Amino acid sequence: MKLTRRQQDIYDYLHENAERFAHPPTYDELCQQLGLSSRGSLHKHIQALIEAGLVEPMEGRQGIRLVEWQQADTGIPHMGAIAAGRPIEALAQPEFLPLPEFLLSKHPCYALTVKGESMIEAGIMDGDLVVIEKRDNARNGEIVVALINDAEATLKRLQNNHDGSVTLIAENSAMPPMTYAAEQVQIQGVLLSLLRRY
Amino acid sequence: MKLTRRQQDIYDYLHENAERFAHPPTYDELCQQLGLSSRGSLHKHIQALIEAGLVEPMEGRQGIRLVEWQQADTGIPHMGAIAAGRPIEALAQPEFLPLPEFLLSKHPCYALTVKGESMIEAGIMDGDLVVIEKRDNARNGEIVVALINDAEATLKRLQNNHDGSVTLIAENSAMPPMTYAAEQVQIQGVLLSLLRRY
DNA sequence: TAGCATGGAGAACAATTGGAAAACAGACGA
DNA sequence: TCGTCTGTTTTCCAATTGTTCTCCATGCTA
Repeated sequence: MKLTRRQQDIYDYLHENAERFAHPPTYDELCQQLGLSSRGSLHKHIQALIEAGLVEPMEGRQGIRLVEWQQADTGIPHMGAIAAGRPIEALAQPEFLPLPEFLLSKHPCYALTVKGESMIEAGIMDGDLVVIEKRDNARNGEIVVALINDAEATLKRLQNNHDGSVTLIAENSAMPPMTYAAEQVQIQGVLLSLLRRY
Repeated sequence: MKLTRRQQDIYDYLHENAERFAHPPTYDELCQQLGLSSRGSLHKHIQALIEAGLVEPMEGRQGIRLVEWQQADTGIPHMGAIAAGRPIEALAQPEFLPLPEFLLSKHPCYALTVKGESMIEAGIMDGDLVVIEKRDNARNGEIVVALINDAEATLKRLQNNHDGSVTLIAENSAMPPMTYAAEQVQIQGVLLSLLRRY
């Protein structure tokens, strides 16, 4: 959503002065800084910024207000590569990928490069970039990043069994499903979207 | 569509100064910069540029206006769906997807939703979004959007044969390659990247 | 020469934007 | 309990902005 001029001004101001505010500023402080004499006017603009998702009201309902800016601006970190059976190869310096919102979720995300063909029948190929939502739990049938025995990371389809064990299913008929005790498997995230360059 | 001299002037000006405008310029600002004294006159030219598809009005219909259509800024248009054997189903109103540069090229691009499973063995699944670079030619082995007999659009791997004919290869062992005379096949773009939401 | 396309001026118009002011409700400290 | 500080809501108003309209000038061409 596009901002009007004044909305952009105010957003820019908040952005630039984010560090200068010890606490998030009150409306009165902002009015003074921005040359407004009515909190009501400011309120309209702030409301627009909230609608646009660029700013968030403080949890404490009172006194102060604050600006958050999140992955929509910075992008999500590309953490490295995941290959079935090995730990995640972390990049020394994570690279940030600016992605459009519709590929993300409201929760923190990160990106991994897929190595290998264990999910090829789900359309995930060697070299693809996957966007993962950071979560420690997942529902049946979701494709997850799982850490097995604190050692191997892998991208597989999840199946929670009735007896409490967990089965990780490779979408590759050459690779059989593997079943583990619940405590052996730690969910590190859930597959959200996929990018591929040709 | 052809532009008149002044229309071209104005378009050039907008293009060159795109970065200098913090917000999209108002008509008054443009009039001043372009040496006009009547917004009404400018309006006629802008209207012509809009008709020509070179410029777009801002969403908020007022206050500030005029956006360049540059894919880095605006995003690329989602034109509709492509299903093997049918014309492209165009969306009434193309939706614009802001994508990071590394998924695009320097040339004009557009996005299509893939229907069907004809390319499933290339990792392209039903419902995937593909980014296409607008081109009327392609090299051997590239995956292209091809229009056959001015009627059917399809996404296939291209093979130019020695005798001048063209073979379109579905990446699906259930579908045999099809060979056409060169004049039957018109290339409309080349596959650049792929997006998928889960 | 008349006709037409292009380019521009200016006035009038409606919608939106940006702002002021007043009043209100909840939180909090004295 | 009372006053104060906060965000919120509402009403009103002025300026700005895109749009539409009419009128005019110029250059080209049939």
